[in-house]
Amino acid sequence: MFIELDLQSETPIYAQLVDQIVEGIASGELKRGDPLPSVRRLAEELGINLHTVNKSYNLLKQEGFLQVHRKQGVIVHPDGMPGVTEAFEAKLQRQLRSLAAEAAVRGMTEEAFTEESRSVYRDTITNRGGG
Amino acid sequence: MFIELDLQSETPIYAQLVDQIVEGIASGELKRGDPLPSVRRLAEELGINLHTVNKSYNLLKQEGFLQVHRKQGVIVHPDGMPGVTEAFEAKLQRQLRSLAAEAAVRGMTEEAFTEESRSVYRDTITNRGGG
DNA sequence: ATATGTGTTATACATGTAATATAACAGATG
DNA sequence: CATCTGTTATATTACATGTATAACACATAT
Repeated sequence: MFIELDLQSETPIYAQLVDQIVEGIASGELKRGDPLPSVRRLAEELGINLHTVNKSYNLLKQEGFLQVHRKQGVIVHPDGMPGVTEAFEAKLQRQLRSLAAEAAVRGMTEEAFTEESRSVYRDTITNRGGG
Repeated sequence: MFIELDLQSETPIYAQLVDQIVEGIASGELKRGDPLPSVRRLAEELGINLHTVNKSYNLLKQEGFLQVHRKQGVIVHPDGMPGVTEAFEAKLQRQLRSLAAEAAVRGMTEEAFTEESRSVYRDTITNRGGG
């Protein structure tokens, strides 16, 4: 897998895992219906506990990004991703507001902030490594 | 004060406080040298504990946003705000990446994401209420 | 001097989250 | 039957959050 954890980070492991799986879908590295490792295998691979992986998988399942097949195990949701919900819009605005405020206070211009957002978006959907 | 806390939120109170003070500076509601309420007064005003306010003030002091005068109490730093440090750049990119990935997966276009960033930035530096 | 108001520090306590460790269960697969 | 799925339950450790109480050093005003 492409996942790299920072065990020193203040960001919880399960949250890092959620982020990187979503980023994997965004970059095209993970496509509809693609299988993910079992909770036990991924946990061992990453050197973390089964329950931590399970927590991440469950969050992603609740959000509609993943699906659990009794047969195929955990897979990327084959019927497409959920759209821009109100909950996501609210979260997006809340976090952007916090970042924009600090950026503005530190002297970052509107253009710089906007272009950084654009740049990061582009990097995100760009395929990484070899798919 | 202009501060409104959401005690039900999963965002820690001290973090909400930090955010809103930074937003107050960004919007121009708080200017260089402006005094802030004492930890005890603000705590009582908001119905929270002294130490929670103190934690927020300390974080803002360490970042260089606030200054503590033995005489004037806590004030907005009079010598200007800190610039775009490497640490802030890293934090900005890390959080933007997470948001951009989820936005992209949910079908939000680069333009939509970029314009939302620009819009939030503008709202942030726009004066609120009556300064 | 006394009282009051600063920020600061120390200690203690309660609560919730994060992460780990074992263990067991139901269903599917070989 | 053994093995591999996700899932659930329980227990434990560690840390973050928030509150509570108290005290300290310094400054101000009466």
